[in-house]
Amino acid sequence: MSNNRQPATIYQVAAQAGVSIATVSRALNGSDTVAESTRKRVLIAVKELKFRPSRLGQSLAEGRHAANGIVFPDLSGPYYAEVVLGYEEVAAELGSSVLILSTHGRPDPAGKVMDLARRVDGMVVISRTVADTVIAQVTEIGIPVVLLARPAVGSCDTLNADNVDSAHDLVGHLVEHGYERFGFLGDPAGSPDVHARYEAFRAALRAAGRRSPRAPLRCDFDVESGRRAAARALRRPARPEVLVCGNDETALGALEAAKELDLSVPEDVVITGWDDVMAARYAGLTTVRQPMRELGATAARWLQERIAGNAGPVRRETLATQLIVRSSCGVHDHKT
Amino acid sequence: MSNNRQPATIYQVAAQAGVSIATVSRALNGSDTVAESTRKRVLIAVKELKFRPSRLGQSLAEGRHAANGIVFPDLSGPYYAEVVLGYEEVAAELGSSVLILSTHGRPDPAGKVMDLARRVDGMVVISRTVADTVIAQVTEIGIPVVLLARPAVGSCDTLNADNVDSAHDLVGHLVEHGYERFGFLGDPAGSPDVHARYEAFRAALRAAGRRSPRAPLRCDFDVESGRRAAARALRRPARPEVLVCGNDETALGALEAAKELDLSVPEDVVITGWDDVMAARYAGLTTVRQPMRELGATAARWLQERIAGNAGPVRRETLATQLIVRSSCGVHDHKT
DNA sequence: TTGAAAGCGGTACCAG
DNA sequence: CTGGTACCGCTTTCAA
Repeated sequence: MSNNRQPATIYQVAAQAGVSIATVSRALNGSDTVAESTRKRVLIAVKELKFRPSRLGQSLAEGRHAANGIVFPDLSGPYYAEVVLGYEEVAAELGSSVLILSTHGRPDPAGKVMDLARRVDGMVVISRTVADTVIAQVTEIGIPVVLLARPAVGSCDTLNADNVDSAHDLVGHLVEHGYERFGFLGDPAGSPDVHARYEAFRAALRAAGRRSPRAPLRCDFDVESGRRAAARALRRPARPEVLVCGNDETALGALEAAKELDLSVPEDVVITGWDDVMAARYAGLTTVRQPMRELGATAARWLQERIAGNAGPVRRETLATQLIVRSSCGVHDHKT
Repeated sequence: MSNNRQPATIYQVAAQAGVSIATVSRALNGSDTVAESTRKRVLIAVKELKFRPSRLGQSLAEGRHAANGIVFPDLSGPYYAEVVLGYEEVAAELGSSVLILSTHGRPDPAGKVMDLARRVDGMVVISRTVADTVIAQVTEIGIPVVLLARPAVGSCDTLNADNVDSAHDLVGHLVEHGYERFGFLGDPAGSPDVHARYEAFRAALRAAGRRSPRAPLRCDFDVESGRRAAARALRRPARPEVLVCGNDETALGALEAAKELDLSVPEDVVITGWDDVMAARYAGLTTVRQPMRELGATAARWLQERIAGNAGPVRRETLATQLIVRSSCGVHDHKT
């Protein structure tokens, strides 16, 4: 008949067990200085009252949230979802709850991030979701921040996936195919990754003795934006032979644009992506695979260590990526 | 020079402004009973000390977390990611932080959920992530729960995507193609949705006067499991003409299996999926589109209303789904 | 218009 | 081994 609306408090447990709240706390937190008989009585009271310590009281007293956060632009693409998954998995293992915050298209991202900062012991910030000054503010109040897929700032640990080597591999492969006229689809100003990819792409082209591409065909990250931008480019008389896209979703859009214009891929136009999201495989898209889960997982581990007080040197690492050759970049001997 | 390690407290602000903490609290929370001059002084002190109220103190005093949670099996598939996205978007709009919890393959999901319950004002539970008894426990301590993609339990609001009508449409379409021998790929015991789909599929077949399918080809939800299970089935002499799959990922696996066995789709074998994840489009997979974002968004709204104290009647709704015909189910006149 | 003080629900130190 | 009690940082009466 215990139709308790309000959860029981430690005081009620103490009363029920005939001990002080201090003893209840000890009994529950595995202190070894509690008589076995007492502990037993407490445990019984706990069971009867269905007592569960209030997280708020606990956190307030302990001075920690036992939670951390992750900030990303958007969960709609498969990319961030994978990163968040890798993050959550490790965070959970380490005993932290995880709060998520998406900033894309939301008002006042800075305020939202500062708000998040009051709820967590640390956070991961992905890409260019908030201004550097905000990150500085967060770290200043003692909340460790790990940066992901964006340039380092301050003394935050920073983790990136390689864009340079993979751009080199990609361009090298395309050059072997003999292509000459390259275009880049995506907005370098839109994300640090795309920026890095574009620069590395240009450098690789130069290194291969190819003509510089014209200015990037700027577009948003989604399929539809990619489709529109690609359609414009492919309609031009001197269309590029190759469209290197800043991410897979724009590349998928480009594939659609090609189809609409009755251009076959890779015969009439070559298209490549970046990230290797699930759909890329089924679209036969040549792309660069990122270790998305591992990015999230590593960030979670680093963050935990900082929260735990690790004062070691700042970490800056770049995880390796892998060129995935499929059919969209040309015909190959071996099977897809 | 304010190199404050520890964040300022309301006491320091009060001291600095020469008022009591009560006044600081009022000034900050827009009480109209604070003299303008006083408020100004307080605000200055706040700025100087970079004061931000502690979420814990605030929540403890207010008796609410201003946060809610969402429990899902796994974020790896695109499906849940979309649902979570829709959820987070609305929750953020409504001023709640969101905590995520993935249970798949984790030890003690019940404990994790109870733990989550202590950090939120309410939660959404998707699919069969935890036992019904756990859900009962959560609601019993006064935490509203909204159920998603699973059967109702207790008096929780419950939201589902339609499986019956879409199964009917799907089977109807396949029957029009003239197919006779149907198989089902997926484990009805693995998720409420797959269960419902299988049952609806059978019922629709019966209604269409087709032979009952043999027992479902059970497999997990990922591509690889689908591939293996499908390969087994397709190698049998009397292989099914049609493989209706419980979700898109297993269907994608089935497509691979067919390819490996040199069976062409849809000529040699027809394959359909469920969910319409992004990859389905590029794989040419006939499937059923679910309003994933809207599922999440609606759940978030319902939850918020319950948290706010809405005591209206229990809600049970089913959102409509849509048959998406692509190439994997047969040749059609119109374009894909 | 403001301040004092009583919670909110725990943890942990200090005595006993 | 146990109890008393001082926090943790805020909101909200109740009085003045």
